[in-house]
Amino acid sequence: MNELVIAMAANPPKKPALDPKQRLIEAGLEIFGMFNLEGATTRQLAARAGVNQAAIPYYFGGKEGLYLAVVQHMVDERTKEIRPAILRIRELVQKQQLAPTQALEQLKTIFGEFLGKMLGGGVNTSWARIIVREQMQPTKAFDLLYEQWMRYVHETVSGLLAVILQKKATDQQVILRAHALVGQMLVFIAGRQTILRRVGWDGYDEHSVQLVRQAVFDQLDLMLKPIAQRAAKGGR
Amino acid sequence: MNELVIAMAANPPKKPALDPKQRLIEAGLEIFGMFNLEGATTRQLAARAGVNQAAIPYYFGGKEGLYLAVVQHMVDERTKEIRPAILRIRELVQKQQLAPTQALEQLKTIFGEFLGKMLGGGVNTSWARIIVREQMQPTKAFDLLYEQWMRYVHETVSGLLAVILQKKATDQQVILRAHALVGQMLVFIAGRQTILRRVGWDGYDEHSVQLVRQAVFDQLDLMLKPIAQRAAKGGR
DNA sequence: GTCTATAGTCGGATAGAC
DNA sequence: GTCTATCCGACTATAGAC
Repeated sequence: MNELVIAMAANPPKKPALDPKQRLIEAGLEIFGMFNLEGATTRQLAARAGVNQAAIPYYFGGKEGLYLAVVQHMVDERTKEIRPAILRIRELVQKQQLAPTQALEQLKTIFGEFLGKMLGGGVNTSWARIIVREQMQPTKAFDLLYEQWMRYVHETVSGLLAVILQKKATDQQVILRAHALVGQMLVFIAGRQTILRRVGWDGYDEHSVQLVRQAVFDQLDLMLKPIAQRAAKGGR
Repeated sequence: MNELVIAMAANPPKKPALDPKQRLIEAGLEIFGMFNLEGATTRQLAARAGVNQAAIPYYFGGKEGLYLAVVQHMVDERTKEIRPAILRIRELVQKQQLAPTQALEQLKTIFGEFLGKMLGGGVNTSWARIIVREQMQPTKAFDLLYEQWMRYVHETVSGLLAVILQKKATDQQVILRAHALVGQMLVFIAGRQTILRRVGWDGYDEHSVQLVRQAVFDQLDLMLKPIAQRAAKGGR
């Protein structure tokens, strides 16, 4: 077991969730965020949660069971967070009550919040890392992630882009382009080390996240504002 | 050892590089592309290369040594490939002999080639996967990757963007925005599973890569063409 | 230089006390 | 339900034959 995790175990999370099941899930999010499914050990997980190692097979049937529980827990949390906003946007898009310029603003809001959360450290960074890893080596957890969460986010982004481009949301080219757009923010996670080295940062802090947000917003405006304004003038 | 690798071992690569060292490096690229450093086992690697398991510690000092050799080998190969183009562009940028519209075309050329290679399957896909993993859990290999390869690519992209935006290539905001641009193509690797599911593809083939390329080019044009043309008219 | 056999380590799950 | 102790399998690296 490495020193880092020992140090972490000595300095447990502030809110000691008394339920060992809950504690294991919280520890799992941290450990599985740092390492991957194979890389994380039950001993690390147990130490971080402050519970016995045998508790993992007992409560979750095994390490993989804990991993799935961690992902499911996170999916539930994140879904709870974004569900109202997603539903609201979906309805506006479906009823065609959204002007292209408004759609662009919505897009920026979504991207801005994501960046703040994913780069801001803590659980959301772990969350983002788990997602990126699942893309390369999908496990059973990917189904949960995709069907219960990503799909909705991705469909919403595609929907907003479709409004701006005045095309159908199901248009394959719109979907691909929406994916590329998402990439502009995802790359600050998935290409984390590169950009940190490139600009000489140790990690992301409040200031640097703001700079990243600005860069992404600039790109979005540059790309979509003219077309949105033109579409608005053209009447919808 | 899983069935997949057994099947692969039964169906070895077409060109049997007779040198066991070389064979291990080639096998390593495949196996380390599928799994990560911890996940890959020396047994898998040896089976895939058709050599004895003990050959890994013998030639490379251990599994990690092989991993580093694989990355170094790939860095050398990729550097050889892109070096002339990179140097040529650098010189043009430095001497300010590149019009903004030309810079945009260069950018599209670079992105187009990358997409074709990274998504095209084979060694380049493994390569891309290793890179993404190194971003999340950097090992010693990241230094090789960054210092000998990524840095130059990233600087070149930043340089081209700077020409288009008529700003300095060392401008932090330009660097961040260049990174976002790179994200638009990287996301088709780093968000591989998501986009495949979203559009219902099994994997990338020639046709789908062309569609992806088109989507990325459309975005680049939409974002940068107007500003490049305006800059060109404004005189440089 | 290449092989077989094995030593030594580690990790996950289990048995069984409490 | 929670702990300790342990088993068993898998892995990497090494020893030593050829």
